[in-house]
Amino acid sequence: MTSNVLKIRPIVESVNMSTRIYEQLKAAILNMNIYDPDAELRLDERSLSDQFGSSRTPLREALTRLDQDGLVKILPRRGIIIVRKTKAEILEMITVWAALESMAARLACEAASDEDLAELQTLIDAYDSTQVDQYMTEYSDDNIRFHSTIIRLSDCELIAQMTDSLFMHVRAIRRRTIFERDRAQRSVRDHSKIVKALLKRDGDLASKLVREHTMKLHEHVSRHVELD
Amino acid sequence: MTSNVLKIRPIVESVNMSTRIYEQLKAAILNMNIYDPDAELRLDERSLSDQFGSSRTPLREALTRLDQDGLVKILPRRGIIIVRKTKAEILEMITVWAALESMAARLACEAASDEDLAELQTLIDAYDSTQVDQYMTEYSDDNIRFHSTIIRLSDCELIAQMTDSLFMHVRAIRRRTIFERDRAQRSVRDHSKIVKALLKRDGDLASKLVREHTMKLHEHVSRHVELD
DNA sequence: CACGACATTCTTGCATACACGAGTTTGCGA
DNA sequence: TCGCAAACTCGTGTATGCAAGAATGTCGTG
Repeated sequence: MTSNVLKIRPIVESVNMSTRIYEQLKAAILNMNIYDPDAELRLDERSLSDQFGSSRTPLREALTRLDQDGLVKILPRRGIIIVRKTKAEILEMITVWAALESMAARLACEAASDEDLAELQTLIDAYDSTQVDQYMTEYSDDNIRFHSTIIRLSDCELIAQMTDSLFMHVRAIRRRTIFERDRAQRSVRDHSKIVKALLKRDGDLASKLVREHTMKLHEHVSRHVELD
Repeated sequence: MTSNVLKIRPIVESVNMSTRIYEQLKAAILNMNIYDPDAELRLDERSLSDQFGSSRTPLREALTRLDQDGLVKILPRRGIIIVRKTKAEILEMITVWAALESMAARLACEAASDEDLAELQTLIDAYDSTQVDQYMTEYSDDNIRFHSTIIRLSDCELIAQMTDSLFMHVRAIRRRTIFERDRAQRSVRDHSKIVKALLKRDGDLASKLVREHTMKLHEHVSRHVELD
């Protein structure tokens, strides 16, 4: 993934108190198991602002942003609660994901260089489909990296942003499901086929394979995951 | 589009001052021609809150939300500006749109009833591809309705939400481009083929046609629209 | 004993005041 | 006259106070 252009990432000083609170709260919510039946989903402005050592104003700004992210819901005059996604919502997110990553694969066929695609290959070379079970933790990471690499290679910033925000909501589920036996094995085989299609520059095939691959997750969640 | 379930829409009184300001501001920004070189893109908190007859607090909340929508950009300690989308960003939006509506068409093949699809047919029956130019204003509306109907028939709320927010950003461009002669004629022909594929329940074909149809807009904007 | 109305309390929504940083202007020195 | 620095101004960021609405608890009545 060498590049001949100088990619400078803007320095996001994040000096803003409200921005820092936003990031902290977001991380905190994402790290918490919100599907635990005993989880406390109610947020109290006053006590939170005390904990952050700030006033309520920047905290409320952070909450407004979290509300738009869909992580919390502000009920006027009633309070703020962390939202649990329903199974139907998760399924819709996976569907949208499939649509986006499938398009990303198509674009990557045009935009990615052979070296880029070779990088993709290295992410699956380490795993043999018959032995992947022994390296689940590593594979789980490389699996995520595989998909985010495809999206990066599509060179479409918007797809990257949108899938990021979807990933945020789905990742709790994803973590759970990947650990089930032959899903990992089939995943490796799927990935291998996808890379081949990309190398052949067959956009139709690559996009089809990616979509079907993601929709397997949809199918799996639909059948085996209980949330509500 | 009759339904046998009682669909109750939650009452969103929107009594909140900040919500009302948000909606007003959003509408105002969308109705303004932000690509006019002389357009004033800077927003002043104080004068805006005066105009709304409120204090700065709810106004700032509205601005935070608009910032997350991507309609304005809050530069810390520097001010708030209405964002102009670059051509590259518009193109990415159209690409994402293509991905989403293409998936919607695929889903609609499964989810939509024959009556639903007949409704879709009525939206294009009124237009003959050779005479559509004479009814451009009506067609422009029905064109939009055609696409939003496909998305509705997919029965995927998230796709609907996401395309709505994309549409918000793209509509200024879309309005411009649809009025060019044979784009409308070809549009009618494309739509007709799409409905046929949907009726045949051919998801692969329908999604392909929808994607290609939308990517024609991409191609068109890419070639003929100048923004920056 | 149960149900309903009223009061109290708690939490959010909005307003206002103050603090701080960036931009601008003015004054001084070279 | 030009350049740099300091002070000032303007506008955003944060804190805090007050008001209003919702939830809860209590008291009275049937």
